[in-house]
Amino acid sequence: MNALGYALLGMLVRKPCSGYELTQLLEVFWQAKHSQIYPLLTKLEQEQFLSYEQVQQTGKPDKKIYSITEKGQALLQDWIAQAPAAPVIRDEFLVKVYAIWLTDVHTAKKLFEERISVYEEKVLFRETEIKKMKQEHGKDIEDITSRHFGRYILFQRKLNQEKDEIAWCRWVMSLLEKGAPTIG
Amino acid sequence: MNALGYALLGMLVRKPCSGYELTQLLEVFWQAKHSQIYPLLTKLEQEQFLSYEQVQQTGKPDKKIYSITEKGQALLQDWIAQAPAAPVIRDEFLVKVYAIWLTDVHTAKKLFEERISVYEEKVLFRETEIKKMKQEHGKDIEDITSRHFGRYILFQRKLNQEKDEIAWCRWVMSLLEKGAPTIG
DNA sequence: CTTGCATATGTCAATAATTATATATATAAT
DNA sequence: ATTATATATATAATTATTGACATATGCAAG
Repeated sequence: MNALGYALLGMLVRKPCSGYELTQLLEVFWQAKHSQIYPLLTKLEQEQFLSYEQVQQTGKPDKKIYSITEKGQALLQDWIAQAPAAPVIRDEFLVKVYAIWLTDVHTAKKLFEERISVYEEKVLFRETEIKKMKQEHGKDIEDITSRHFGRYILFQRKLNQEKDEIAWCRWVMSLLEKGAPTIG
Repeated sequence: MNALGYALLGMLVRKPCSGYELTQLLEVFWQAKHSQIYPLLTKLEQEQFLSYEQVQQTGKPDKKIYSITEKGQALLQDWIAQAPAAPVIRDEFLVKVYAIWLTDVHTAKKLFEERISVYEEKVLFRETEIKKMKQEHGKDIEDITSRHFGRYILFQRKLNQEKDEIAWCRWVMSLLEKGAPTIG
């Protein structure tokens, strides 16, 4: 089993979901396209880590709601206790930053301004999500036995990181301005 | 061309390197195994974005020192000015955290303690590297026209992130302790 | 009316990335 | 002697991931 498989199990142990919903919820801590998720759900169901129920809908296409099985939960629990593999981060922006000295100050500034703007939107989005969680579940989310705990602390982490990214970008911008002061 | 290709160009525009050296230097902002790097270097050389020189060594195996060509540098410069793709982050630890509520407080604490310990080592390593850069290049590294600038600001970013990861882990640990106080 | 968007699931080809295997030199440790 | 580690490059097999294609429902906007 690969990490994506465990990610799916981890989402489904919290609550039953459709593949479509999983694809969206996954965004916080793993990235995968539906073309990877749907076949994996089928495989996981065949291996009896998951089961599903066909749900008819009106106004929308039908969907499959997947649930974790006891076998699936046992597998997940064993995996959690094992030491995790090293994280993989692949960010094109950082590759560009590495060679930023090749470009002019204008291009550099534009790159960082755009980054700030993207992350400012992320911060707003994340803050709304956290607010919603607090409203829905109250202090429950800060309790380790709550099924919202993991999601909550990951959202807080994301929010921190996104704020820090903005702060770092601003720091770099100040260095850029020092080097080539803009003509007022 | 893929992002890894540009990452290699970005390293080589700073200074000529062997494939072996590139594999190690890449760690800050991209992850790739040598089995991916060597064939890509060959391909980049065939397309005349790179050139190489065979260097004999005593006490060590011979090596190929790659340099970027003008064609390669032009390609890289064009690419930098374009909007970067969204980052991809895949961290098994986060997958485990998401489902942490399934485990007992002991397992949870162990997971976070281990994370803290790993990141504390990273912070020490990163601080040493930054110190070295400052000693070697002085104030030069804070100037955007310096070839060390990109590398320097990325190291600072990494250091910030690693410190924040530790802070976040400690925050989670405090929540874990609140939920289930240890018997003194 | 028709274009676009959100919901919903699926497959297939192509590319990217990892794991395993292979080879070779030299030093340090056991 | 032998084992481990660091330097150095390379390829083959496998797995992971993306991008493109495909289909279908229903709503809202123009």
